[in-house]
Amino acid sequence: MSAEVQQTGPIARVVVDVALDREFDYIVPEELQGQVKVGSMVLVPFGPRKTEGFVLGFREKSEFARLKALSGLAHAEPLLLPELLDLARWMAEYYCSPIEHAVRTVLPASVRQRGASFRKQLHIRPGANAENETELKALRKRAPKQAAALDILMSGQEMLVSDLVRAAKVPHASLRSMEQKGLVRIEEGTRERDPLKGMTFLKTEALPLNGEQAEALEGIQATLDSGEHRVHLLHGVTGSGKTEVYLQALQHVLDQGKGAIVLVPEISLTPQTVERFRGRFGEGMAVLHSHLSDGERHDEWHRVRRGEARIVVGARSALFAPVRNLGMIVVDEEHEGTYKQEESPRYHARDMAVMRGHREKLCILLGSATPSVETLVNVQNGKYAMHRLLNRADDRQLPVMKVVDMRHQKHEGRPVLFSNDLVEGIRLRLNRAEQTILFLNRRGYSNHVCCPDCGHIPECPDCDVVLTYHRRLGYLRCHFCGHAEPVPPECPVCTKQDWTFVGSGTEKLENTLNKLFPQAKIRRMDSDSMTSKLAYQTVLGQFRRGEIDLLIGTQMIAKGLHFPNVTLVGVVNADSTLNMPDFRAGERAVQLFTQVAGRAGRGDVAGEVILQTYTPTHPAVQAARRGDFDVFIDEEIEGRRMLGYPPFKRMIVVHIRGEDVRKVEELALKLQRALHQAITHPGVDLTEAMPSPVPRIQKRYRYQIVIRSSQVKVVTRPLRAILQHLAPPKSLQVHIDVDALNLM
DNA sequence: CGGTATTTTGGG
DNA sequence: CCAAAATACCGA
Repeated sequence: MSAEVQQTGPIARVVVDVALDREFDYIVPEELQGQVKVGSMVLVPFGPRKTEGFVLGFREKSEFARLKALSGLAHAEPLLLPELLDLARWMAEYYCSPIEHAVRTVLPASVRQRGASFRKQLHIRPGANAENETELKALRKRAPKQAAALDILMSGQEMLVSDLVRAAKVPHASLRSMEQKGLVRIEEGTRERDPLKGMTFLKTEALPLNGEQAEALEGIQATLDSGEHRVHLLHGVTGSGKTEVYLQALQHVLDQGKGAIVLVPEISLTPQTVERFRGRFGEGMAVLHSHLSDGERHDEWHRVRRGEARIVVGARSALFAPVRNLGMIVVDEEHEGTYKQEESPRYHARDMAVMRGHREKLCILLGSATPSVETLVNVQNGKYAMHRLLNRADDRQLPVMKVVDMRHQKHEGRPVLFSNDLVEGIRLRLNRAEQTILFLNRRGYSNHVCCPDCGHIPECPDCDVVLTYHRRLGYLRCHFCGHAEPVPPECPVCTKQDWTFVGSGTEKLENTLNKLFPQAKIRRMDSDSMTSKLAYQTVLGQFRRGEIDLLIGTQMIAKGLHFPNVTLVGVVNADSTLNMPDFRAGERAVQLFTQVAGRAGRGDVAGEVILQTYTPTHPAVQAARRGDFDVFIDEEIEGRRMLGYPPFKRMIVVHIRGEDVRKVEELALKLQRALHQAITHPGVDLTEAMPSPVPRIQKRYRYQIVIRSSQVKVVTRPLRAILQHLAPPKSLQVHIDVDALNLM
């Protein structure tokens, strides 16, 4: 905190919600003296109106002459914890983001804006006639869409009208006509704010730990008892019982009278995960994630602030939960890329967890079956303590991985996507009534279409990418901006009326499988077919109940799902992951293949993984096949050390974007020259400004400058100064991505 | 954010 | 050239 700010005083420094990048001074009126504290939410006169603000500190006098007084206190207790305000300041500095964005990140809008939590939302639930047979029959005949909507509603009791419109693709007006018939009831909702409402939780007791688990827990408890900051990595194979160690460590924190935060990737914040924690901690636990309504988030946040919930489970932003007397932060699946925020401030929640832990003297517990290179380097350095869990707690056998060399496949009429092993593997599972999961890293039907005569490939008018063919829609679609157009009847260049369909996506895979196995029940899961959270949960439910034999999907299904009856997992095209133009491609591939392998098998039946590739000798493929993640990562670490890649050097990417190519290029070059001149520090490696891998998205041209440096500060300090000096116009945007994960 | 002042743009 | 539209500035 800056030096001139005091804990109390006659004049308050206030950050106003509508202009978070500046601070304003207000006189603290007599009647509020002593009640207004650092972090208090206050009401202030601002221009012609009144608005909310937060007190950042106090001072004796202000350089501003015509001060106004605070007009009120919105909450008796300060909402913005001082340690979180400090963390926000640190984050803004490190990630080069305006303090405005950092404050928004540590305080959700539903808490910042009074009233936001009371915004009215329309709720819909089954009405009096919802089970009236004659009405239902009539509805099925005349209005199948409405009947489908009712089915969805009946399976979940109550939901938001907007969610149902999205899930069932019915117009709002249809729901109103259903209301007329008494099939549904629609009302303005004020309740329905407990995100775990309607779920029952069986209280679970601590399970006995095996030797490895007990040893890990002892180490963690030693840190907790010491009250020192220490980072522990729990490196355990799938099914080795990491969660049980988390749970018992969390119990220890509670026994100390402290609270804790558990971060999980958004995708694994499924009811099953939440249930596991709720079962142990009951009402004393809060859930925070992006699918909560404003009201729910507001309620959960205040439950935490008041100390009613001492354990918080949530995605990325839950790191900033106002837990009192915090003792520990758990980051599950710490290697997950979803912990990096892609908007300003572009923070990494795992790294920020370690930073919060450092500042508040916390025990930090990172968990993963496939830890990131960054974390393992810290283990090698002796900065982090590592505990390995090599035995599976559930007694399952490790799956067998078979690498199929697609170069030597004779297809004998089989579709090119499938090796004989994969087809036979699926057939075997179908015969045995077991389930199969297939991964393909590409959506749509064909990657693109191509004119066989002139070679023309239709591209997106707004982005520099080819359009992907989606057969069900009969459209060409852009995967970057969503632009869609029908397939032109003839080639716009040479007028030939014949397209070649190149490459294969999940849609084609589904189609082909339906032909190969007409009797099998096959479902596809990707962002095209899963437009709502509900659809996602419906398919998962069907899969769990065994109503689906074969599940096809993109990365979406690689994470965290565990179904005991799945005995075969197929990676249809491993090369699409291996050949990403990114220095982390190898690391990501090994992580993905290892995680995928963990999906297969159960106690009595060993799982099988079939990995199809054109580059069977690739080290990542070999590592996954032999199951020696460690050797691969050790080599990867050495490679990065030699070549000066993260984490040995930090990577900072400056993105320059705008609609006018020439101006974008001009600014990029100016920035590059200025940076080159300003950075005198040795060991900083600056690339030339160049067009990004995808040079144009949504009409905006993109340039980037990639900087590698042993220290972030020696780059971001001059960079800030340069940007302030150059003051680029609004038509050009400059984004700074510190510790970038995504180089696009 | 929401009001007002200032600059940019593009059509004739 | 002008007026509408986009952008910049201000608030204590």
